[in-house]
Amino acid sequence: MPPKVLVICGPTASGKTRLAVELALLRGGEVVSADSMQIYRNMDIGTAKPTAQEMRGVPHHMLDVAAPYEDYSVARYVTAAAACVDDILRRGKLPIVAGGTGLYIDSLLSGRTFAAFTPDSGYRAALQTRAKTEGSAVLLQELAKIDPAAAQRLHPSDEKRIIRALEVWQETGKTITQHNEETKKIPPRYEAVTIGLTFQDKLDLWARIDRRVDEMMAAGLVDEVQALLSAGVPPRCTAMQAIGYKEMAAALLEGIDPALAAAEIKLRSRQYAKRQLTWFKRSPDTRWIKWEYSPNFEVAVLSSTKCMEAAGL
RNA sequence: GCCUCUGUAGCUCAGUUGGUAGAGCAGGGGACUGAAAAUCCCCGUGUCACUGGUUCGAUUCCGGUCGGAGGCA
Repeated sequence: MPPKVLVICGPTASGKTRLAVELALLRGGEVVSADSMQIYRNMDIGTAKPTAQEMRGVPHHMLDVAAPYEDYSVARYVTAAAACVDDILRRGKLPIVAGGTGLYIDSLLSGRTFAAFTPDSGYRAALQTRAKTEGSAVLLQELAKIDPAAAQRLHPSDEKRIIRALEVWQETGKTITQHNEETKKIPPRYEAVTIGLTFQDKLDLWARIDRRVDEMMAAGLVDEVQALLSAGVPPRCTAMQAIGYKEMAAALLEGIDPALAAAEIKLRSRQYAKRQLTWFKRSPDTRWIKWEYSPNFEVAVLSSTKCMEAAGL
Protein backbone atom coordinates (compact mmCIF):
# COMPACT_ATOMS: atom_id res chain seq x y z
CA MET A 1 0.00 0.00 0.00
CA PRO A 2 1.29 3.46 -0.84
CA PRO A 3 1.81 5.79 2.11
CA LYS A 4 -1.09 7.97 3.12
CA VAL A 5 -1.19 11.71 2.87
CA LEU A 6 -3.82 14.31 3.52
CA VAL A 7 -4.75 16.66 0.71
CA ILE A 8 -6.62 19.94 1.04
CA CYS A 9 -7.82 21.45 -2.20
CA GLY A 10 -10.32 24.11 -3.21
CA PRO A 11 -10.62 27.39 -5.07
CA THR A 12 -8.67 30.48 -4.24
CA ALA A 13 -9.66 32.20 -1.00
CA SER A 14 -11.50 29.16 0.34
CA GLY A 15 -9.43 28.84 3.50
CA LYS A 16 -7.03 26.04 2.55
CA THR A 17 -4.05 27.63 4.26
CA ARG A 18 -5.75 28.06 7.57
CA LEU A 19 -7.36 24.62 7.62
CA ALA A 20 -4.04 22.99 6.75
CA VAL A 21 -2.35 24.68 9.69
CA GLU A 22 -5.14 23.73 12.08
CA LEU A 23 -4.96 20.10 11.08
CA ALA A 24 -1.18 20.09 11.15
CA LEU A 25 -1.18 21.39 14.70
CA LEU A 26 -3.75 18.80 15.67
CA ARG A 27 -2.00 15.84 14.12
CA GLY A 28 1.63 16.78 14.14
CA GLY A 29 1.73 17.37 10.43
CA GLU A 30 3.72 19.46 8.02
CA VAL A 31 2.36 21.33 5.05
CA VAL A 32 3.49 20.77 1.48
CA SER A 33 2.19 23.56 -0.70
CA ALA A 34 0.71 22.65 -4.06
CA ASP A 35 0.56 26.07 -5.57
CA SER A 36 2.18 26.94 -8.86
CA MET A 37 2.80 30.58 -7.95
CA GLN A 38 3.72 30.44 -4.28
CA ILE A 39 6.85 28.57 -5.34
CA TYR A 40 8.30 31.90 -6.45
CA ARG A 41 10.31 34.05 -4.12
CA ASN A 42 9.42 37.73 -3.68
CA MET A 43 5.85 37.08 -4.69
CA ASP A 44 4.17 37.05 -1.30
CA ILE A 45 1.26 39.45 -1.24
CA GLY A 46 -0.27 38.65 -4.60
CA THR A 47 -0.02 34.89 -4.16
CA ALA A 48 -1.47 35.08 -0.64
CA LYS A 49 1.51 33.11 0.56
CA PRO A 50 1.11 32.18 4.23
CA THR A 51 3.00 34.50 6.55
CA ALA A 52 5.12 33.23 9.43
CA GLN A 53 2.31 34.28 11.72
CA GLU A 54 -0.26 32.27 9.79
CA MET A 55 2.00 29.23 9.77
CA ARG A 56 1.99 29.17 13.58
CA GLY A 57 5.19 27.23 13.74
CA VAL A 58 4.05 24.51 11.35
CA PRO A 59 6.79 23.71 8.79
CA HIS A 60 5.76 24.56 5.25
CA HIS A 61 7.45 23.16 2.17
CA MET A 62 7.51 24.08 -1.51
CA LEU A 63 7.27 27.81 -0.91
CA ASP A 64 9.95 30.15 -2.25
CA VAL A 65 11.78 27.45 -4.15
CA ALA A 66 12.27 29.35 -7.40
CA ALA A 67 13.17 32.81 -8.61
CA PRO A 68 10.45 34.74 -10.47
CA TYR A 69 12.37 34.75 -13.72
CA GLU A 70 12.83 30.97 -13.70
CA ASP A 71 10.71 28.67 -15.77
CA TYR A 72 9.21 26.29 -13.32
CA SER A 73 7.14 23.27 -14.29
CA VAL A 74 4.99 20.45 -12.98
CA ALA A 75 7.84 18.02 -13.50
CA ARG A 76 10.13 20.02 -11.25
CA TYR A 77 7.40 20.40 -8.70
CA VAL A 78 6.67 16.70 -8.49
CA THR A 79 10.30 15.76 -8.00
CA ALA A 80 10.86 18.29 -5.27
CA ALA A 81 7.50 17.90 -3.55
CA ALA A 82 7.73 14.10 -3.48
CA ALA A 83 11.09 14.43 -1.75
CA CYS A 84 9.49 16.66 0.86
CA VAL A 85 6.57 14.30 1.43
CA ASP A 86 8.86 11.29 1.73
CA ASP A 87 11.03 13.09 4.23
CA ILE A 88 8.04 14.04 6.36
CA LEU A 89 6.83 10.45 6.23
CA ARG A 90 10.26 9.18 7.22
CA ARG A 91 10.16 11.39 10.28
CA GLY A 92 6.82 9.90 11.22
CA LYS A 93 4.78 12.99 10.63
CA LEU A 94 1.69 13.59 8.54
CA PRO A 95 2.19 15.25 5.15
CA ILE A 96 -0.58 17.71 4.36
CA VAL A 97 -0.60 18.67 0.71
CA ALA A 98 -2.50 21.94 0.43
CA GLY A 99 -3.01 24.09 -2.60
CA GLY A 100 -5.09 25.14 -5.53
CA THR A 101 -3.11 23.83 -8.47
CA GLY A 102 -4.95 20.71 -9.52
CA LEU A 103 -2.35 19.54 -11.98
CA TYR A 104 0.37 19.69 -9.34
CA ILE A 105 -1.67 17.76 -6.81
CA ASP A 106 -2.73 15.06 -9.21
CA SER A 107 0.74 14.65 -10.64
CA LEU A 108 2.30 14.39 -7.20
CA LEU A 109 -0.17 11.77 -6.02
CA SER A 110 -0.29 9.71 -9.16
CA GLY A 111 3.40 8.99 -9.47
CA ARG A 112 3.11 9.97 -13.10
CA THR A 113 6.35 10.68 -14.90
CA PHE A 114 6.93 13.18 -17.63
CA ALA A 115 8.67 12.73 -20.94
CA ALA A 116 12.38 12.68 -20.21
CA PHE A 117 13.71 15.81 -21.84
CA THR A 118 13.93 19.48 -21.05
CA PRO A 119 11.74 21.52 -23.38
CA ASP A 120 14.27 24.24 -24.06
CA SER A 121 15.97 22.81 -27.13
CA GLY A 122 14.69 25.49 -29.43
CA TYR A 123 12.35 23.06 -31.09
CA ARG A 124 9.44 24.39 -29.05
CA ALA A 125 10.31 27.94 -30.03
CA ALA A 126 10.42 26.90 -33.66
CA LEU A 127 6.97 25.35 -33.38
CA GLN A 128 5.65 28.45 -31.69
CA THR A 129 6.91 30.57 -34.53
CA ARG A 130 5.26 28.27 -37.01
CA ALA A 131 2.02 28.36 -35.07
CA LYS A 132 2.10 32.14 -35.31
CA THR A 133 2.76 32.25 -39.04
CA GLU A 134 1.04 29.14 -40.34
CA GLY A 135 -1.55 28.65 -37.63
CA SER A 136 -1.90 25.86 -35.11
CA ALA A 137 -4.33 23.97 -37.35
CA VAL A 138 -1.46 23.21 -39.72
CA LEU A 139 0.54 21.76 -36.85
CA LEU A 140 -2.45 19.69 -35.85
CA GLN A 141 -2.51 18.18 -39.32
CA GLU A 142 1.10 17.18 -38.95
CA LEU A 143 0.34 15.69 -35.58
CA ALA A 144 -2.47 13.68 -37.14
CA LYS A 145 0.08 11.84 -39.25
CA ILE A 146 2.16 10.67 -36.30
CA ASP A 147 -0.42 10.51 -33.52
CA PRO A 148 -3.98 10.36 -34.86
CA ALA A 149 -5.47 9.72 -31.45
CA ALA A 150 -3.97 12.87 -29.95
CA ALA A 151 -4.90 14.91 -33.00
CA GLN A 152 -8.44 13.69 -32.64
CA ARG A 153 -8.57 14.80 -29.02
CA LEU A 154 -7.08 18.24 -29.54
CA HIS A 155 -8.89 21.27 -30.84
CA PRO A 156 -7.19 23.10 -33.76
CA SER A 157 -6.83 26.18 -31.56
CA ASP A 158 -5.21 24.36 -28.68
CA GLU A 159 -1.75 25.53 -29.62
CA LYS A 160 -0.01 24.66 -26.38
CA ARG A 161 -1.05 21.02 -26.37
CA ILE A 162 -0.49 20.53 -30.08
CA ILE A 163 3.04 21.83 -29.72
CA ARG A 164 3.65 19.68 -26.68
CA ALA A 165 2.47 16.55 -28.50
CA LEU A 166 4.74 17.33 -31.41
CA GLU A 167 7.67 18.08 -29.18
CA VAL A 168 7.31 14.87 -27.19
CA TRP A 169 7.39 12.92 -30.42
CA GLN A 170 10.37 14.83 -31.72
CA GLU A 171 12.41 14.54 -28.55
CA THR A 172 11.55 11.04 -27.38
CA GLY A 173 10.35 9.18 -30.43
CA LYS A 174 7.19 8.29 -28.56
CA THR A 175 3.79 9.78 -29.18
CA ILE A 176 2.17 11.61 -26.32
CA THR A 177 -0.67 9.13 -26.51
CA GLN A 178 1.72 6.27 -25.94
CA HIS A 179 3.43 8.15 -23.14
CA ASN A 180 0.13 8.87 -21.43
CA GLU A 181 -0.95 5.27 -21.66
CA GLU A 182 2.28 4.09 -20.13
CA THR A 183 2.22 6.55 -17.28
CA LYS A 184 -1.37 5.69 -16.51
CA LYS A 185 -0.19 2.23 -15.52
CA ILE A 186 2.19 3.57 -12.91
CA PRO A 187 0.75 2.85 -9.47
CA PRO A 188 -0.12 5.86 -7.29
CA ARG A 189 2.75 7.26 -5.28
CA TYR A 190 0.53 8.08 -2.31
CA GLU A 191 -2.86 7.17 -1.06
CA ALA A 192 -4.64 10.44 -0.56
CA VAL A 193 -7.45 11.44 1.72
CA THR A 194 -8.72 14.52 -0.03
CA ILE A 195 -10.72 17.29 1.56
CA GLY A 196 -12.19 19.89 -0.76
CA LEU A 197 -13.26 23.31 0.39
CA THR A 198 -16.13 25.03 -1.36
CA PHE A 199 -19.04 27.35 -0.78
CA GLN A 200 -22.74 26.82 -0.49
CA ASP A 201 -23.31 30.15 -2.16
CA LYS A 202 -21.03 31.37 -4.90
CA LEU A 203 -21.59 34.95 -3.78
CA ASP A 204 -19.81 34.21 -0.50
CA LEU A 205 -16.78 33.04 -2.45
CA TRP A 206 -16.89 36.20 -4.54
CA ALA A 207 -17.12 38.34 -1.44
CA ARG A 208 -14.09 36.61 0.06
CA ILE A 209 -12.14 37.09 -3.15
CA ASP A 210 -13.01 40.77 -3.27
CA ARG A 211 -12.00 41.23 0.32
CA ARG A 212 -8.75 39.41 -0.18
CA VAL A 213 -7.83 41.58 -3.17
CA ASP A 214 -8.63 44.69 -1.14
CA GLU A 215 -6.33 43.37 1.57
CA MET A 216 -3.60 42.73 -0.98
CA MET A 217 -3.86 46.31 -2.19
CA ALA A 218 -3.67 47.58 1.37
CA ALA A 219 -0.69 45.33 2.03
CA GLY A 220 1.24 46.86 -0.85
CA LEU A 221 0.62 44.75 -3.92
CA VAL A 222 1.49 47.69 -6.17
CA ASP A 223 4.93 48.01 -4.58
CA GLU A 224 5.54 44.29 -4.73
CA VAL A 225 4.84 44.16 -8.45
CA GLN A 226 6.84 47.32 -9.06
CA ALA A 227 9.79 45.78 -7.21
CA LEU A 228 9.68 42.71 -9.48
CA LEU A 229 9.57 44.89 -12.55
CA SER A 230 12.40 47.05 -11.26
CA ALA A 231 14.44 43.93 -10.52
CA GLY A 232 14.20 43.10 -14.21
CA VAL A 233 11.71 40.24 -14.05
CA PRO A 234 10.41 39.98 -17.62
CA PRO A 235 6.71 40.92 -17.74
CA ARG A 236 6.06 37.92 -19.96
CA CYS A 237 7.61 35.18 -17.86
CA THR A 238 5.55 32.47 -16.17
CA ALA A 239 5.59 34.07 -12.74
CA MET A 240 4.24 37.31 -14.13
CA GLN A 241 1.32 35.46 -15.66
CA ALA A 242 -0.03 35.03 -12.16
CA ILE A 243 -3.32 36.73 -11.47
CA GLY A 244 -2.63 39.94 -9.64
CA TYR A 245 0.83 40.36 -11.11
CA LYS A 246 -0.19 40.28 -14.76
CA GLU A 247 -2.87 42.93 -14.31
CA MET A 248 -0.87 45.13 -11.98
CA ALA A 249 2.24 44.99 -14.12
CA ALA A 250 0.20 46.03 -17.14
CA ALA A 251 -1.28 48.94 -15.19
CA LEU A 252 2.13 50.05 -13.96
CA LEU A 253 3.65 49.80 -17.42
CA GLU A 254 0.82 51.67 -19.11
CA GLY A 255 0.17 54.21 -16.42
CA ILE A 256 -3.31 52.95 -15.58
CA ASP A 257 -4.89 53.54 -12.18
CA PRO A 258 -4.02 50.60 -9.90
CA ALA A 259 -7.58 50.66 -8.56
CA LEU A 260 -8.76 49.66 -12.02
CA ALA A 261 -6.26 46.83 -12.03
CA ALA A 262 -7.57 45.70 -8.66
CA ALA A 263 -11.07 45.41 -10.09
CA GLU A 264 -9.67 43.35 -12.94
CA ILE A 265 -7.84 41.12 -10.47
CA LYS A 266 -11.08 40.41 -8.63
CA LEU A 267 -12.76 39.42 -11.87
CA ARG A 268 -9.91 37.15 -13.00
CA SER A 269 -9.79 35.56 -9.58
CA ARG A 270 -13.47 34.68 -9.73
CA GLN A 271 -13.00 33.09 -13.12
CA TYR A 272 -9.96 31.22 -11.88
CA ALA A 273 -11.87 29.91 -8.87
CA LYS A 274 -14.45 28.47 -11.22
CA ARG A 275 -11.80 26.68 -13.27
CA GLN A 276 -10.30 25.26 -10.10
CA LEU A 277 -13.66 23.92 -9.02
CA THR A 278 -14.13 22.32 -12.43
CA TRP A 279 -10.84 20.49 -11.99
CA PHE A 280 -11.41 19.38 -8.41
CA LYS A 281 -15.00 18.30 -8.95
CA ARG A 282 -13.97 15.45 -11.16
CA SER A 283 -12.26 13.55 -8.36
CA PRO A 284 -15.02 11.30 -7.06
CA ASP A 285 -13.43 10.54 -3.70
CA THR A 286 -13.02 14.10 -2.49
CA ARG A 287 -14.78 14.85 0.78
CA TRP A 288 -16.28 18.28 0.34
CA ILE A 289 -16.74 20.77 3.12
CA LYS A 290 -19.13 23.56 2.20
CA TRP A 291 -18.81 26.87 3.95
CA GLU A 292 -22.21 28.30 4.62
CA TYR A 293 -22.65 31.92 5.60
CA SER A 294 -19.25 32.43 7.08
CA PRO A 295 -16.45 29.90 7.26
CA ASN A 296 -16.83 27.90 10.46
CA PHE A 297 -13.43 26.42 11.09
CA GLU A 298 -14.42 24.43 14.16
CA VAL A 299 -16.92 22.49 12.09
CA ALA A 300 -14.45 22.08 9.24
CA VAL A 301 -11.72 20.80 11.53
CA LEU A 302 -14.11 18.38 13.19
CA SER A 303 -15.39 17.13 9.88
CA SER A 304 -11.86 16.76 8.52
CA THR A 305 -10.77 14.87 11.59
CA LYS A 306 -13.61 12.39 11.23
CA CYS A 307 -12.76 11.97 7.62
CA MET A 308 -9.12 11.29 8.49
CA GLU A 309 -10.02 8.79 11.19
CA ALA A 310 -12.28 6.92 8.81
CA ALA A 311 -9.38 6.68 6.41
CA GLY A 312 -6.97 5.60 9.11
CA LEU A 313 -4.93 8.76 9.26
C1' G B 1 -39.33 76.31 -23.43
C1' C B 2 -37.42 75.01 -28.46
C1' C B 3 -34.11 71.98 -31.59
C1' U B 4 -31.04 67.64 -32.49
C1' C B 5 -29.54 62.87 -31.13
C1' U B 6 -30.86 58.64 -28.27
C1' G B 7 -33.70 54.37 -25.52
C1' U B 8 -32.23 46.65 -28.56
C1' A B 9 -29.33 40.41 -23.85
C1' G B 10 -26.65 41.73 -16.90
C1' C B 11 -23.05 45.82 -19.43
C1' U B 12 -21.16 48.39 -24.11
C1' C B 13 -23.21 48.56 -28.67
C1' A B 14 -24.43 46.45 -34.02
C1' G B 15 -28.69 45.51 -37.03
C1' U B 16 -33.43 44.79 -39.47
C1' U B 17 -34.27 49.22 -47.46
C1' G B 18 -41.15 46.51 -42.61
C1' G B 19 -41.45 39.44 -42.30
C1' U B 20 -40.20 39.43 -34.06
C1' A B 21 -32.55 40.27 -33.90
C1' G B 22 -26.56 39.62 -33.12
C1' A B 23 -21.35 40.76 -31.51
C1' G B 24 -17.76 41.84 -27.57
C1' C B 25 -17.55 41.68 -22.35
C1' A B 26 -19.92 39.55 -18.05
C1' G B 27 -22.26 34.86 -16.73
C1' G B 28 -22.98 29.26 -17.14
C1' G B 29 -20.84 24.39 -18.51
C1' G B 30 -16.58 21.46 -19.90
C1' A B 31 -11.43 20.04 -20.94
C1' C B 32 -6.61 19.69 -18.98
C1' U B 33 0.02 14.34 -18.51
C1' G B 34 7.02 19.37 -18.38
C1' A B 35 3.88 27.42 -19.19
C1' A B 36 -1.62 25.08 -15.41
C1' A B 37 -3.06 31.69 -11.26
C1' A B 38 -1.48 29.12 -18.02
C1' U B 39 -4.21 27.40 -22.25
C1' C B 40 -8.42 25.61 -25.02
C1' C B 41 -13.70 24.30 -26.31
C1' C B 42 -19.25 24.71 -26.01
C1' C B 43 -23.73 27.77 -24.55
C1' G B 44 -27.23 34.20 -26.73
C1' U B 45 -35.65 34.64 -26.84
C1' G B 46 -34.50 39.46 -25.29
C1' U B 47 -42.17 42.92 -23.51
C1' C B 48 -36.00 45.48 -29.62
C1' A B 49 -38.79 52.01 -23.43
C1' C B 50 -44.26 52.67 -23.35
C1' U B 51 -48.53 53.84 -26.25
C1' G B 52 -51.63 54.85 -30.50
C1' G B 53 -51.61 54.80 -36.07
C1' U B 54 -50.36 53.03 -41.15
C1' U B 55 -49.81 47.89 -42.90
C1' C B 56 -51.60 41.20 -44.33
C1' G B 57 -47.51 42.02 -40.85
C1' A B 58 -43.86 47.09 -36.99
C1' U B 59 -38.44 46.30 -33.07
C1' U B 60 -37.91 48.74 -37.99
C1' C B 61 -42.26 53.97 -40.88
C1' C B 62 -45.55 58.10 -38.58
C1' G B 63 -47.75 60.54 -33.97
C1' G B 64 -47.79 60.92 -28.73
C1' U B 65 -45.86 59.76 -23.66
C1' C B 66 -41.89 58.82 -20.44
C1' G B 67 -36.31 58.24 -19.70
C1' G B 68 -31.10 59.83 -21.18
C1' A B 69 -27.30 63.06 -23.81
C1' G B 70 -26.05 67.49 -26.27
C1' G B 71 -27.20 72.37 -28.40
C1' C B 72 -30.02 77.12 -28.50
C1' A B 73 -32.41 80.26 -25.37
